[in-house]
Amino acid sequence: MANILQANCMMCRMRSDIFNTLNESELHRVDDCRVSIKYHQGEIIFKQGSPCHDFVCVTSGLVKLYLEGEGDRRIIIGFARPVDYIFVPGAFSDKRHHFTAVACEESTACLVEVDIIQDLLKTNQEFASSFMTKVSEQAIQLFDQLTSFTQKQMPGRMAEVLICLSQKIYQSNPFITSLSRQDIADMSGMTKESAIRIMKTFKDDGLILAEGNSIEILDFAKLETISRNG
Amino acid sequence: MANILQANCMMCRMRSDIFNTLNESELHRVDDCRVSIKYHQGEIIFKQGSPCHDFVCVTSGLVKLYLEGEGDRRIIIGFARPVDYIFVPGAFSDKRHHFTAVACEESTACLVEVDIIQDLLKTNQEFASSFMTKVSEQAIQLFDQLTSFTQKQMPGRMAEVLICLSQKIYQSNPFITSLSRQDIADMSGMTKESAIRIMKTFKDDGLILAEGNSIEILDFAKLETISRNG
DNA sequence: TAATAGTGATGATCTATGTCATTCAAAAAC
DNA sequence: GTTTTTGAATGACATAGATCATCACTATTA
Repeated sequence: MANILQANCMMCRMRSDIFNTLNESELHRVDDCRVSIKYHQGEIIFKQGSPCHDFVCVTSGLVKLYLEGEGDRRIIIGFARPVDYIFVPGAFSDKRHHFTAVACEESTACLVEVDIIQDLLKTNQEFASSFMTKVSEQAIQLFDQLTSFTQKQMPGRMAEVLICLSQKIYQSNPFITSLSRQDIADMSGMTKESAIRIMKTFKDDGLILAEGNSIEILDFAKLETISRNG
Repeated sequence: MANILQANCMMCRMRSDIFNTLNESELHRVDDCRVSIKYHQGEIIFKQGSPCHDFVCVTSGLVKLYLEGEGDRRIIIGFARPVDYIFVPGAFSDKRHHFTAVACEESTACLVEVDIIQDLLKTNQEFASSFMTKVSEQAIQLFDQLTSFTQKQMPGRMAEVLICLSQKIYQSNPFITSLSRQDIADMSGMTKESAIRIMKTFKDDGLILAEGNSIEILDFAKLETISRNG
């Protein structure tokens, strides 16, 4: 909601679309309790299990959202980029975070008290409606991830992840990523070693080009076939 | 919302809690377009991919909800029992069903046009709020399932499923189930053969007693340990 | 400059789990 | 009463993918 140029929600061009449904006075209420915070790479924005006080909207950088399992195992369930707000289901049930959010690179976010947002959801039905849409889309994405993780095998999952990175997250090809191989593994539900191995076979087959942080997809069509066939 | 005794929403004692937030006239609106339908075992209530016209509330029986993957593979993501309504995320995005609902046994359900429900969500904020809570809880459950499927191995997943069946779905021990071994496998993310094998080891170890449709948990504590340790 | 740590890469195992084939029992159909 | 069908059970086998160990390369710190 805030960026370097605009220090308030009303004029902010970085703000999430859902705020367009708010009127001037509602925006003022949000702005009054808004805090903009800068995070360094690797810093935790909020942690799974902790109480959720704030509604988070990412205004710059890239934030990864992951589930923490037993023994350091992680599953990345999504990312938040400018200008995404992070839907926290715990805000409506047990007031706890159910996943962890970490800055993948230098990032800024605006924090707003959840109470304010929940009040707005009650008084502004258009706002509530766009919120419901967002929540629903996230649920649908989770369905896809569950299906993919349990029914596809590694090459299919990796192909899916690479396409997602290029098309949705970075929207460029080639793309420079701040994600480690471990992160890519966490996105595709496998160990780091397996991720590296699969990427190597893709490289050997001329499907991609991967050199450190730079990844380029050479054969989109074939990758999509692999992704579809599991 | 309707049962044998009460043929309208206003007097219905079977109706879902969320309808308690509606006033008389709102309930009348729901009742006016309500249709109560009886399903036989195995019948599809709605199918993944099809357009979603109706909001479904289960009034008797048991309904399984599953994702359909490639090649007949299924993942059961939950059940609806009296009196649960089924949250359909597609209703708020692409107007398509993203999972399939099938009656596990003789079941009845009330169908209400989604438009009516969406109108109510806009005009009655208390109704919307209880709806949001429900949606959030479902998302959290999906997180747990994703973690379990990718990080636990078969005995852990099976233990989890058996405890869930006894405590949440049937709320009795022993319990008689209308679910097949395939269904139990679909709940725990494994093949039917593996499910049968794991259940056999549980039987041999004296943790459960399984005889056809009847399942009894003998050692809850140990099952929970297995479930936790993956 | 050396030392330490973090990440990427790769090979050698090991095992959890899927696949396939078969048997058996019970129920349903004829 | 026999035949057919359906679901449960079990064994043999194959393999995807985890685990473990090692090594190379940077980047940071002493």
